[in-house]
Amino acid sequence: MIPGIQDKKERLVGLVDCNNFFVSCERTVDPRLEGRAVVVLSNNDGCVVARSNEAKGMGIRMGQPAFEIRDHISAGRLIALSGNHLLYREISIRIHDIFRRFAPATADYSVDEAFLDMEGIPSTNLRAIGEAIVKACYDEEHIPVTIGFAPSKTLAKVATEVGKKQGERVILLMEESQWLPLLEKLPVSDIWGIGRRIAKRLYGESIYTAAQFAALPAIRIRKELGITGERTWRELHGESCIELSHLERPLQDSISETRTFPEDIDDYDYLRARIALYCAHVGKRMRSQGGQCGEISVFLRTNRFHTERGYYAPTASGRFDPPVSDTPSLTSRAVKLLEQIYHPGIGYKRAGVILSRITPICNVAPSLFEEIEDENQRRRKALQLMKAIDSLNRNPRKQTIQLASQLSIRHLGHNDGYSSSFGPAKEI
DNA sequence: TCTGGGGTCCTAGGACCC
DNA sequence: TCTGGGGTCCTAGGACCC
Repeated sequence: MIPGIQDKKERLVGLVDCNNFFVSCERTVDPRLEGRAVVVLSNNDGCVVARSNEAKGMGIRMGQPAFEIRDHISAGRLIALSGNHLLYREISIRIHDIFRRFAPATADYSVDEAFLDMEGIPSTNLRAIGEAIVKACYDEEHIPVTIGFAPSKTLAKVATEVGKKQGERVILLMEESQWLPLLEKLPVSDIWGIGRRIAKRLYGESIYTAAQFAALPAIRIRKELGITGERTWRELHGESCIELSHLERPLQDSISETRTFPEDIDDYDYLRARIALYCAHVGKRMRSQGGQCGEISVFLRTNRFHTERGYYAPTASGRFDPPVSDTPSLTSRAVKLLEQIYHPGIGYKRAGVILSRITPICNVAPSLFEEIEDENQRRRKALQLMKAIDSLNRNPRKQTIQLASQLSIRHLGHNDGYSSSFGPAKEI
């Protein structure tokens, strides 16, 4: 058996995908957006992250910079909204609850997608189940969805993609004779798992369609694209080799928060305050999952589009032994790491904090030289304090308690994703 | 003086996803 | 002039061990 590749299994998987999810969410709270060309923008309103069908019809691309669509907006042809990610998350939770009612097992893949494990369900029932999911999502949440069923996840992806293009809500690809004609029309770059880089390489070898890709000898795929490429290739042949469990994990491996600034930042105090704020946020998210981390990283990035100035993208990491979960520990270490990588005179466009080596908080392997009693006591106290702070901060409108290091943010009151959902940021 | 080869662990970086 | 944010997985190469 090839390592990393499962034995061939007869499988049946579904993929539910919410159509134009962020735009659909906005339409649930403002029905006037129905039928209009609408886009949702990223933080800082920098680029397009979701488009209605009408906006797609106008040729607006995913990731397109906002300045390129300004004329459409000012002419009233297009409505652009800042993202309201709290709303999207709320609807996402309810939509995923609906999916769970219809499948023996599901794996939440993203905010707007889930895989359904349909093993053991007679394939003659699939269409009715798919239609019932579509109806429930629309009746209960006003979210249109598309569902594809196939023997592998990659083919289920093909199915939903084709369904969205053709305006069909439920697509079944059960036999090779059903998916092969679709692969002939599918650009190789649209295959799940084939990104821009690999697509470019394939074009160089005159491989343009998914069908051409699938017709290549397996051995060549393995040699040129490694195990990931081979998995994709096998999946296109109807062989399921990406496990659901890979996509579903109780605890994230890492938790991060990063932001792009509206302008280049050279000010150390400002960067330090942002890093402290990111620490508070990622710490809270980690604790809400019952996790603690053994490593923290801080990074800075200059503007990658300003190639003439050279790209500078330093990262610094530090270990925690034993792991920690409280904001003061995260922040003091992060600030030290920032000092290591910060150089004055360079304008930074982006910064972030990443927590990794995350383990469940109840299950700490004590470190070899740790004085266990004292350490446990210290940790318990820190944890109690952070729980108290988190519960006071539960209402995102009122950040009641903050660490002093978070308080020195005093300029650039831009839309950075912290305030957009609740109106202008409160002056500190 | 000669100076192997295989295993494991770790890390950085590349590639992908939505 | 202006270009998101949050993740995962794989691999190559170095360090280290016997």
